[in-house]
Amino acid sequence: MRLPRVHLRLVSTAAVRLHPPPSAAIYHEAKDKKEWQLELEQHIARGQLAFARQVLDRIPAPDARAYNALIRAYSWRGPFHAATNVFAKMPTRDVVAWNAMLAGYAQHGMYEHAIAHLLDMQANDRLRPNASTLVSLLPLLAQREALPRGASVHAYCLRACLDQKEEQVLVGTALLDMYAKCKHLVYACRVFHGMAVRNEVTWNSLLSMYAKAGLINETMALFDEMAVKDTVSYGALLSGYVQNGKAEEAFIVFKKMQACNVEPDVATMVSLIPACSHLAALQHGRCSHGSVVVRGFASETSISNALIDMYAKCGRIDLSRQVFDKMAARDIVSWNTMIAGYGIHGLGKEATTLFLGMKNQGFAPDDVTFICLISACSHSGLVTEGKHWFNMMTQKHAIPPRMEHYICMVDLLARGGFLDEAYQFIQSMPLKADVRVWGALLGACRIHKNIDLGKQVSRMIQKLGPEGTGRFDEAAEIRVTQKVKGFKKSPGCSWIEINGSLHAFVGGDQSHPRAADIYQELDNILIDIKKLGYQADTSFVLQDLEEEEKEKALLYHSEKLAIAFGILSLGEDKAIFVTKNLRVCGDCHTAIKYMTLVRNRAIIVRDANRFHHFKNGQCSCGDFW
DNA sequence: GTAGGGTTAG
Repeated sequence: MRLPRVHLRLVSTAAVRLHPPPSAAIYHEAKDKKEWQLELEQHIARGQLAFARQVLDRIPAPDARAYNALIRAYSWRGPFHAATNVFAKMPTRDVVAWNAMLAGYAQHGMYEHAIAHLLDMQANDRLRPNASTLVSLLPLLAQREALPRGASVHAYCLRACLDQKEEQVLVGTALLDMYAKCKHLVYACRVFHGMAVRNEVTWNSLLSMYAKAGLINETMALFDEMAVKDTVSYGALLSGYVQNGKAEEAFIVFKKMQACNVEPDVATMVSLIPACSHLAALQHGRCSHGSVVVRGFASETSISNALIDMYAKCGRIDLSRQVFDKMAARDIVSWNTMIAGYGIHGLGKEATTLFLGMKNQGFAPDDVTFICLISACSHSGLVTEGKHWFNMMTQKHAIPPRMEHYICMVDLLARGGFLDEAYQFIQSMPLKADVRVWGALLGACRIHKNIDLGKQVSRMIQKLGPEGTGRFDEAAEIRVTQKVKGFKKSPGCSWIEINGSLHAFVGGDQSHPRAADIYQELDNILIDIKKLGYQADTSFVLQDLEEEEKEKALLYHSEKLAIAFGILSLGEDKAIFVTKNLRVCGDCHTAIKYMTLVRNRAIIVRDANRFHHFKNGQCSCGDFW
């Protein structure tokens, strides 16, 4: 339904001012002013904002254009407070000025300021938001997933009739993207269908939405339908694959993109590098590193952040640190990523040292920092330290704990053997513990073989039932594939990179060309490790099988297959590096310790949440199994 | 002036 058209009357003081008749004196003044203005714009173009500011002060009664240009420049290049100062100094502010300032708030993610600014604009200067205002505002609402506010902006758009072609496509796309980011697929689609004019940005935004929702088929169909496929289109598809754990497909998209002569940019590479992290494919990662250097992206903070994460997950924490040390400008993500890297390697002391260094350099830790730090303590068995940092977070840094922090704390306590304390901790939480919190406790019950508590926790999890499937449910007409955490397990898969190519295995896998050799080697290994006292822990086999069959079911677990292939393929001096998508099973953990002895190898397994360095019959992780 | 793809935890 269309609401009656409301005419917007923009009252600009400058426009109403009466101009005196032209005279020679005024002509000269105007000419000077024009020259000054030109000089100001040149300074801005050269990035000399301090000079531009001086020029502004010398212009007699500068017009809004001069102010606005400087506000934009300060918002973009900083210091941001200078933009606020210039804005405050303006004698009369037009809608462009308000918009420029709003764009600044949006760019710096200052949500509350932006909203207050918008209200001021309407209350103080009686200006009504126009298309540009909304186009700056909507991405901010999208980022905050502020759906109710977004919907009211949508209603305003309908009332204000922003339906000139140019406006409609801009505002429509921004609305569509806002709904997409708020995971409201139905409304996003409705906006898309209601748009008379669409452009490649509109398509890309919808493309991206499907990809993120894991609707790969729908994404592909849309991608094929698109007339213009640019860097962003490929980037959206690629990141969609990466975010849905389909790293290999992401590489296929990347190759296709290159074949079609679409040049990857910074965002494309930032999406691609985590695909290497995912696969723990060091050779691929090094190629990508080379590629970003060649393209001149190496100095980008986001690229370095992705590289730090990639090297850490590919087992080369030393190279992560190298990238980190060489960075010209680090942001909070750089520090968090590096701390997290130490965490998954069980280097809790190094993580703590880095955290202290971060504070020394004047960086304020955020909520994610503490998740990284506490989980680093957890992986290193530093229970007291972890508790200390949790207290510091709440007391000294006034960061309210989220569910994620509680998960880390339960993991820290329970994994450290303090099962009862962990249970009490859950009871005392101000939030209602979800499946993930109980899951952390259950995992620790298995490690510490506390069957009674384990049973109790299992019952809790059953009672909670599957997690709510979220707002995507509202997208009734769209099929959404969703994995419910903890209930539907994805199949265990392990892989190993040999000379730059990846070899993946699932349990009992016969598909590898050298399957016969691999199985033979595993049978031999079993004989050898049994001699050293290995006993299969068949409690990890859930199927109802005879003991001997259970032993075999364990023997052909994916991680063991990948390791056997590594033993066959790599020289004795080379460490075997295997990655598993889930957590390594307890029996495999024990068996691998023996394998390092009978085959005299160093074996590294990266599982779903940490690194296990096996050497001389031992594992670096503190878990008892 | 202007919308789209982006890195960190579990």
